[in-house]
Amino acid sequence: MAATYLDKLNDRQKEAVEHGVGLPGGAIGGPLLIIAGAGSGKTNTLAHRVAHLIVNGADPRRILLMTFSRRAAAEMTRRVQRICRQVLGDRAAPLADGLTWAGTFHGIGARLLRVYAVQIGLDVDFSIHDREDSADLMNLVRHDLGLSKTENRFPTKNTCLAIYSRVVNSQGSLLEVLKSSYPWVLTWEPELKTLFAAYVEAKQAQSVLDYDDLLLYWAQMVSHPDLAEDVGSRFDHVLVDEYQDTNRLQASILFSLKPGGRGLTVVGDDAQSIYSFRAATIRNILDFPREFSPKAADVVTLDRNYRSTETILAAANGVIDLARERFTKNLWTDRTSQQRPLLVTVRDEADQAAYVVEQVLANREVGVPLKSQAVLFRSSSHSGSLEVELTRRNIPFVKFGGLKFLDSAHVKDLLAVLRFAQNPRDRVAGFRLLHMLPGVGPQTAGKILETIAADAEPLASLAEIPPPPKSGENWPALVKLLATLRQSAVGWPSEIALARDWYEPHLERIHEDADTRKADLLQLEHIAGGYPNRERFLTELTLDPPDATSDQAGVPLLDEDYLILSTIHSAKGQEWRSVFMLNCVDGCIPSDLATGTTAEIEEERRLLYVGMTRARDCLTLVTPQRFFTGGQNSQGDRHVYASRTRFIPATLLQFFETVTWPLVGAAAGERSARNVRIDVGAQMRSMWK
DNA sequence: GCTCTTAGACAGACA
DNA sequence: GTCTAAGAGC
Repeated sequence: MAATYLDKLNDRQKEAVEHGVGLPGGAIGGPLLIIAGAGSGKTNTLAHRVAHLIVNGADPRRILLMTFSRRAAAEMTRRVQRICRQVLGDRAAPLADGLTWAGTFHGIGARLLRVYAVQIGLDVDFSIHDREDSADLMNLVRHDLGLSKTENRFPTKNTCLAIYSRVVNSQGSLLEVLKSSYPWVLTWEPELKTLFAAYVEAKQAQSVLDYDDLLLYWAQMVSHPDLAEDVGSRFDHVLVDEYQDTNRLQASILFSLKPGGRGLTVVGDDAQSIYSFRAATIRNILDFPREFSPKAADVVTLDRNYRSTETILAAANGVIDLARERFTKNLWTDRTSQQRPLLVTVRDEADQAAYVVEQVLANREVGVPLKSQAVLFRSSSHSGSLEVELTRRNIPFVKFGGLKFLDSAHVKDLLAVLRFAQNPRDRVAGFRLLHMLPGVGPQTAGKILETIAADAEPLASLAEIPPPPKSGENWPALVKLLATLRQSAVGWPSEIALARDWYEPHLERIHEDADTRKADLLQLEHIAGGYPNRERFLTELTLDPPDATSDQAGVPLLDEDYLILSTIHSAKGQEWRSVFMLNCVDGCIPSDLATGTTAEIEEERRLLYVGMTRARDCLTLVTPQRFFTGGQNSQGDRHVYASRTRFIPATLLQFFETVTWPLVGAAAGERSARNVRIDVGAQMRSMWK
């Protein structure tokens, strides 16, 4: 039976969609790996596969769909619903709405852990710490152990956390990790061991899970055969997107859920693996087929690119061809073009910004809206000059990646109120909250938290303990607020308004620029309205924070036109008609922080490849020659010279059109330097005469 | 004894 | 801008 809604797919895509569907007796197919190159219609194929499963009788409530971001999950769900509606008409609505288990690995983990909390001895109201919270807790523990007052400097909270996380994720020993990655803190090995043990105990005592824990607890849970069976039997089909960016732990969870691989589909592209710093390993995707016996998983490769022109693809293929180990074949397309990607040399970052702005505006003149153009960079700070230039010329933009508004102190303050109400054993939230009161410092806050944590109802006991001496009227106000929040008396999202009312006077006292910060809080309150309750709001905000910042407070309205600025990491899965890549020089890409091992360098190469393959019609790589260094210590302009990224050696220049900007004497009336002849040497000599 | 202020070193991609 | 340790002040 040929389904017409699959007609628009190519043969490979169709194969991926139909694999193991419609077997006799409703049997569920074996494991499938889809290698989907950049721009090969991956999202569309996966959406069709899910829809095809549903159309053929699969129960959507029993489909687990894991994507890289919540945004991707939402997009996927939307597409599945659309396809189902096309095929089934009105009957589709209840079916497609049932796709409730779609989300990120961490998000799904958090949900399952709350479902099974009782069985695994976890507090249902456990809170989730983001990286900063985890670092703060690490710091508290570090202080408690007296490690902050050592003679030689003990590693900072961030270093400690990084080491801890690496040990957990690599599943290796502390000593190995220190030797390979942190040799300069080797002498602290015994203290670190004590610290990490105390950190784990603190998390458990406070009912707190960090990012790693979500996977770790999940993996632990399903390593018990009965629970694995129970969790696994909730789902007939498990589909995982972006499989190249999963880590060991995630793979082991999948295999525990679906030991024989029945109903398991993973999708990814090894050439786009760029998250090894989060312990993702390319081995997951490379080794997937052989994980199953007696029969290896089926592999379908999508190598037809529908996105970019052939010239862009040729350059991108050229870059990735130089990679060490690869799975995928080169991509191909039938989108012809005469225009090779541009490789533009400019003097410095200021010129780079000027050049990009000029080209972006020129593109807009010929009908390419700002929204269809993107500027990509390796590291968030690389867009500094450009942001200044855009702001100066009143060009609206939105920046993805980098510092988020959730990171700002006032937003975290407000969230701390809600988090403390949700889980009063969370010391990081508690400290933050109590610190806002005048006259309360670490000692007082610590004692209060200690006292109430001993009570079965910590928030209730708050009213009974003696108020801190200098807190005055602030104390009863806080106690009253927390009591209201605890009883959930006013409902969601009114609770956040209540918390904001309480916080604003403190905000004004603590921060000079209270007004701009207040706007952020209103924005947060607005976002809160989109969630059903406090728990979901806090959980999902922590796991998948809104990742855009812009020059104005808040995200621009959807109908406005604005330029996209994004780190390459955050650009994953997206595409634009015109793409500019900044700082394509050694030291930026590859980042000089990531040139230690071959594996790191290979990942940087893939990063460049991912950036290049975001472009549909027009790709421009910019290489500034000079970088100014250091703000204060420089006497005059100290700068370093940079060379073109090592990933585009001379042999690849044939794929690019090389340009120098500004074009010397290009515009009429512009003073041309070409005809000027001066004897610099003579001038130098004359200085000493 | 505890909080608050200040000087001085450092700054990556992210669930 | 952020984090840390040290001294000043209540």
